Amino acid sequence: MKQVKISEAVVRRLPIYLHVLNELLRSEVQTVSSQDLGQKLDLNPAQIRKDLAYFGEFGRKGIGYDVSYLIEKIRHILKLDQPLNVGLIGAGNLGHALCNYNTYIKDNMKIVAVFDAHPSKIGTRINSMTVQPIENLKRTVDELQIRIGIITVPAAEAQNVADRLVQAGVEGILNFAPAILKVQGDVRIHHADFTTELLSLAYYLENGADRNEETVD
Amino acid sequence: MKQVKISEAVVRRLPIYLHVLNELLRSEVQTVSSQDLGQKLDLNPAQIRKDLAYFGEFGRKGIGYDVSYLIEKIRHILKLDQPLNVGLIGAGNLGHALCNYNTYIKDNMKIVAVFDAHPSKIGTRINSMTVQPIENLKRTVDELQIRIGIITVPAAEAQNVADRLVQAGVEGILNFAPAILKVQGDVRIHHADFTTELLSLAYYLENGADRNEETVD
DNA sequence: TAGATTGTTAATCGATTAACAATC
DNA sequence: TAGATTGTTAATCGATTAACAATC
Repeated sequence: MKQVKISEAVVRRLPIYLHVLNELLRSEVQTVSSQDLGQKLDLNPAQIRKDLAYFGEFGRKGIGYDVSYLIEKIRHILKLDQPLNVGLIGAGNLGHALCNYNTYIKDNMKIVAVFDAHPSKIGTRINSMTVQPIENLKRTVDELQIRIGIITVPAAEAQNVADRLVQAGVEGILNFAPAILKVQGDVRIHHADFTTELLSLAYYLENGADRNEETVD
Repeated sequence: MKQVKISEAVVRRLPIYLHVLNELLRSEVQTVSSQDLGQKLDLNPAQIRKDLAYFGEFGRKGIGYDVSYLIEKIRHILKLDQPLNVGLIGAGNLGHALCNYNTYIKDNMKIVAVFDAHPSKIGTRINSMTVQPIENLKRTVDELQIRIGIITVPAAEAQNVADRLVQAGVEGILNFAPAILKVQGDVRIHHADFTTELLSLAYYLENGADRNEETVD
């Protein structure tokens, strides 16, 4: 077994493959080729084959990939074949939204606790959870074996919450706050700050200072 | 002036530079070097200099970059020096959250209209906006010169909404739904689907099938 | 057997980093 | 002047794509 370093780009594509495969499964498609997948995803088929080959030989030459078998394999690679508890800090609008997505995030990942620092939020209910004071964080992380923290607090509080999460022992953080977090240890941080996406989108718009000026004939 | 193609990676870093620069401005820092910026952002200083050099000579040798001048320049590059109207479709929890971020998204970008397909939502108010029926989309896009659409509807409805947005004449779409959208023309689509980030985060966790098993001494 | 498609190696492409002359 | 830092070219690194033998 070659011990190659697998790049982030590859790992980031796996959930996308999984998504399309699940759609295919729902349409009762049995087998899919890298060609088919490439078409659906605007990706080069060779890249898809190479990505998958990092983790094993999942396809059959001349045939393609068995959809449900490949789903099983990718779920295993992503460790989604075991329950994974998630805690969310920040019971604002965004926090609410993510908790509701909960049903959507099948895949054994589940938000099991919500925290907030503000007395007005504490004790309110989101779905079946009661919002807890941030002081409970460490205890609840231990009790419920929470391994991932989602930060949905304002930017100014994000670093503090991140520090608390690390201290509480989570292994990964998904940060929605528009702030650059620094943490020690090997806690992994992923960013989900949409402002980057939104602002960079503006770059690609036509220079539209004078949108009213029609091209004159 | 060299007409070089500027890569997406470069454009995507500009909002991040802008963010840090704004923080520096708030702390009344006048001048910053690529070294300083690199430290703050975990980026190579040479990369930052190269990124900026694509757009002009903004620094001074031996000195660094003037913070407020560079902010001005980047804002111009990203076309954030002119008002930019945004429409949001999907008045659910996530839509609400994004509308509230509105104050945060300074930079001349503003959500100016909210749409939904469901009668129960239509007519309700979010901040100072009244939720409109999706049928109004084209007319309102024209009237308010909306150039970007944000999609916060469920995945199953996302493609339909995207088609309507394109038909209404928006130039860019920010999609929060976990769906792969296909559109014609040169409408640009950016993804803000956090499920990819969350699922790929799981990959990097320690193999924790048996978290209870302590290392035995 | 002929056609299709994988897994993998080699070739290409592009992005990041190093190095340094120019200059504040 | 000496030290610092840019803008830019050249070197390196890594990721994507092409090509093809193996084989279903």
